[in-house]
Amino acid sequence: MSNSITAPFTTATGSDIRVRFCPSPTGTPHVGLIRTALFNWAYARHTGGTFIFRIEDTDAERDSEESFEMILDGLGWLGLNWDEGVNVGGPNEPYRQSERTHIYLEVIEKLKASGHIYESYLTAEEIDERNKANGRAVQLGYDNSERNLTEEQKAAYKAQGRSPALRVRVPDVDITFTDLVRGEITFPAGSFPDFVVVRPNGQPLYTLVNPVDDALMGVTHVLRGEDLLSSTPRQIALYNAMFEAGITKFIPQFGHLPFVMGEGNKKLSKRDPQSNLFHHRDRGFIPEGLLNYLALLGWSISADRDVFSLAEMVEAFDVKNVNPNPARFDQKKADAINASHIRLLDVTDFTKRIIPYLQTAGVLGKDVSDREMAILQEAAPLIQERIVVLSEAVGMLSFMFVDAAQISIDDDARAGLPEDSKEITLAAIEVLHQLDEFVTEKIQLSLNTRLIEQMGQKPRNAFGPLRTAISGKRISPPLFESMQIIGKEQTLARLKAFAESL
RNA sequence: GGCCCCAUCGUUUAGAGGCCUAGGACGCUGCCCUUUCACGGCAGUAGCACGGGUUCGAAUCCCGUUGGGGUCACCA
Repeated sequence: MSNSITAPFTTATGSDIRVRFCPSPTGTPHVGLIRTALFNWAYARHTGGTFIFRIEDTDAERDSEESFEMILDGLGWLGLNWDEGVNVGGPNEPYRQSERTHIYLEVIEKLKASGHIYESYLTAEEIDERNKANGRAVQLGYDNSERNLTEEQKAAYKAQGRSPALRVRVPDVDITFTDLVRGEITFPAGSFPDFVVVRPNGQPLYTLVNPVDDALMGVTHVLRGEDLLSSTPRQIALYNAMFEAGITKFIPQFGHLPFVMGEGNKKLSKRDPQSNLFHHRDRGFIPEGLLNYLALLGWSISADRDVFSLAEMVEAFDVKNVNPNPARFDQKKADAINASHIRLLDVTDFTKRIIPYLQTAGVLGKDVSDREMAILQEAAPLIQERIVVLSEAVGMLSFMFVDAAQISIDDDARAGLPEDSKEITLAAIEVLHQLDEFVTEKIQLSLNTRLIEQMGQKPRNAFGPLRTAISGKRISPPLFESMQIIGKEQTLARLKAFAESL
């Protein structure tokens, strides 16, 4: 065992590149986590490499099956597919760490045999006491004092009924690596002590299991959050140990992605609704929009464009172009990007996508009738250019699916109407009543003639009351089109009811 | 505190020594279009944290300062 880093970093390029996404299933998927998944996915697709999906569920306390299902749900919704891993299999099964214990045990034995990990009996309290007694700063942590325990000393501890944790023997050298997004980074020798990789009860920890799986699965490029930057030299030390023990052939390249920040200067916390992937889906973000916005957090496709498709991202994406600055999640900008993507949708596709939102809101039932479908097809194009998130379709369209008697007038729709609203409404009823062909152009023509030309009303005053009567909303799809869609009978019924309420 | 990372308009991002009198987008403001709200179009607003170097020339390279963040667990 040499006291230096002897393992080489991989030089894999192109289709030899293997990246992975390895979340721990704790809680709801976070947008920062999804951004990491996206960058890994895009890099694999760009290079023609392999995208591996592994689950790190070694913490029985915090992991849950429900959370695991949510991650699957999220990735499926977004269309981020993987080549190897959970549910699809591959040459390195299983892909859930909870099922890989036997593998870790083997690796641990090899590392023990090669002398790269050693038994450590001291408890946290004892370590603190040692430091105090030796005039060493407590913050420095473990002092590597058990590196050369004799068999007698070990036996003595065991006689006391103690079981050892296992620590990695860290080489006493500077550890340098070239971060794909930050450039060369060096951690001076002695920056951290020998660290625990296996608990006294034999349970391997993340510090072991994550690099071991990456090594065994042949991962060449580790793209992950900036919070793991400080643990990279530790992992390199472990890779080196595995290399010397003949377990792996290389150290992967590392790229640390910037944080996704929330308000203030804090990481977007799990408590913040904006961090929740499903919060955005529920509001009506479409995958295209959310992925596009997330990509913008730390990356850009070109100097003068920020709306692009996933395919265009794949074509252009390279980790080397990721910006190291932390990025703030800006809801307004995210909304704007999503709105752009909604407008890009094919109308039929758009129509299909708003249906679930209308169903969830109770505007439509589980089965959509032919009549309802016909209304949707006419109405969808009218709102596609005026909503930002899909859920807004509910407020825009609900009035089309109810009877005149069920229309309720919003307060803000009532406010600001002209004094002579009743007169205007009655005049509209009169002229619309005479209309045989109840279509947009005719409706507009007769209303214009009567209200604007003959009564001398301003368009704003003339149509405000009618909009309110028809939709009950201050904001609605275009008025004349809406009248055509709900039909003459409904239009007149609503206008009459409204006139009577004045 | 040790170690590490980061630093361009309010936000995000372009910028890898002269193309920068610093570009785009979101936001905000004004105007146009207009039956509301949007969409679209036009115009405007606003930035290289600070101080030293290096260089004929620095937003770009180096050093320092300041500020922010991360990490130092028998969590992941």
